[in-house]
Amino acid sequence: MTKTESTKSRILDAAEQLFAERGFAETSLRTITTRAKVNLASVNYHFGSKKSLIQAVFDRFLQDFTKELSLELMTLEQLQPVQLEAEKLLNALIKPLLSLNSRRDNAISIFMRLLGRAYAETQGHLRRYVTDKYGHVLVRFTHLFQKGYPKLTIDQIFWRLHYMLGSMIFTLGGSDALRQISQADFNRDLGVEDVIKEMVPFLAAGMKA
Amino acid sequence: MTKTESTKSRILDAAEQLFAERGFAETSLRTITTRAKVNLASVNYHFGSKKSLIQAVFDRFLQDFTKELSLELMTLEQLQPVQLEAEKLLNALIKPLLSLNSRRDNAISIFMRLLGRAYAETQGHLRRYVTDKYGHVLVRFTHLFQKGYPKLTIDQIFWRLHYMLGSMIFTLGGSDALRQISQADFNRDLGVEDVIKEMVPFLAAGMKA
DNA sequence: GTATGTTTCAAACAGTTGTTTGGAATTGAT
DNA sequence: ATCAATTCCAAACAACTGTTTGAAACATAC
Repeated sequence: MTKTESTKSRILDAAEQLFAERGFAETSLRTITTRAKVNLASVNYHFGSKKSLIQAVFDRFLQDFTKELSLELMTLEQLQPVQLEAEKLLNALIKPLLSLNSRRDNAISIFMRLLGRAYAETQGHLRRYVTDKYGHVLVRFTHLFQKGYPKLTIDQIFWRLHYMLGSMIFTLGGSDALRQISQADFNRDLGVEDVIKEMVPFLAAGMKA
Repeated sequence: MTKTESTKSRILDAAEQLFAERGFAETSLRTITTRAKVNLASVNYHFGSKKSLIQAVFDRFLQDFTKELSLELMTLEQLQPVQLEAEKLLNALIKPLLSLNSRRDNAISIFMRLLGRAYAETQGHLRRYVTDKYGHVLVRFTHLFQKGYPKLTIDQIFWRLHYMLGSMIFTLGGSDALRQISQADFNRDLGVEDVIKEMVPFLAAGMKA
């Protein structure tokens, strides 16, 4: 049992890293199993198929994330509308994100990049899987925004939430590469946490616009 | 010569559409040549390799886009700092984008999705190709922002520009799917042009924050 | 220790991929 | 009409893909 767990999680570790780096189609099972130091057939034995492995990678991330996010939302849902400032709402999203990074190195960047790739899969099966299984927290988030900013129409909120998601996925997912450029150009290095901090006023201002 | 051009451009048409839909690795040359109704070998004959075909698809888009954008930037570069409001700068980016759509259906969405995919290619060769060949317009854009908003530090501008890019690529690239959701949820349909118009106040507020 | 169920492993499977090849068809110039 | 160059095309290539198989190794319970 303990040997099995180590095989499964070694596969998941290697897979999530490689998927984030290269994408799903560009990562072969042989590359994954080689890096994980397990036999090729063990992916199909433990996960059934490559597609299921991809979903398992997402599940491990999203379970951690949505659990923490859900807690944050619960406390917010007991506040008065006036207390629901955009900054506070953004922090409810950012706190669970930051705590991902404390578990594994680079987890934020990997997670965001995976989300971006899931979103780009226009064939749709993965995006549908994610939204079906974890979309309800996004709905709760939308409701909170509606409550805090009743002057905004519901589709204004819908779109602004997606503008926000785009900023986060794009910059945090690519933050490694962007930070390299930034460092080369301005000789200044920001950690992911700093990039997030820089992002809050930008997003909050846009939300309130 | 005219037959050749029609083959080359038929390949480009089919390729850019399929690449945007499914991604580069997920699109085979056989799928492309079948849709383009040309022989399989003609891709390698006319473009050399699949990799070069991808670059050719980007070149066709980016030449059109950067030419128009460059014109917009030239007129802006002759203005006084006080006149360089964020909204005006954003329009310099949006106008060339909208004019893409007048040439081919769905061009904005396709273009943005391609940019997103190029950006996600972390192996890097495509992103480097794009930034090397067309990055100078982005630099000019940065300079304009610096001029209009001298109180912002240079890396604040750098990052905010990327927040903005993320919003645009994410929402416009996925606008088809998102608009479907939006329509299903609120029974209201926005065109791409409307989504862009909605985006301007959001982004402008963030830039000025 | 034997029997039972679980996990690993090397090997092979059928299918798809990008690319190459050599000859046929087409084109344009003289 | 003749020649040369360009373009097209069917066929084949080797390399790689995800998955399956059947036996070996291992663990667990009696």
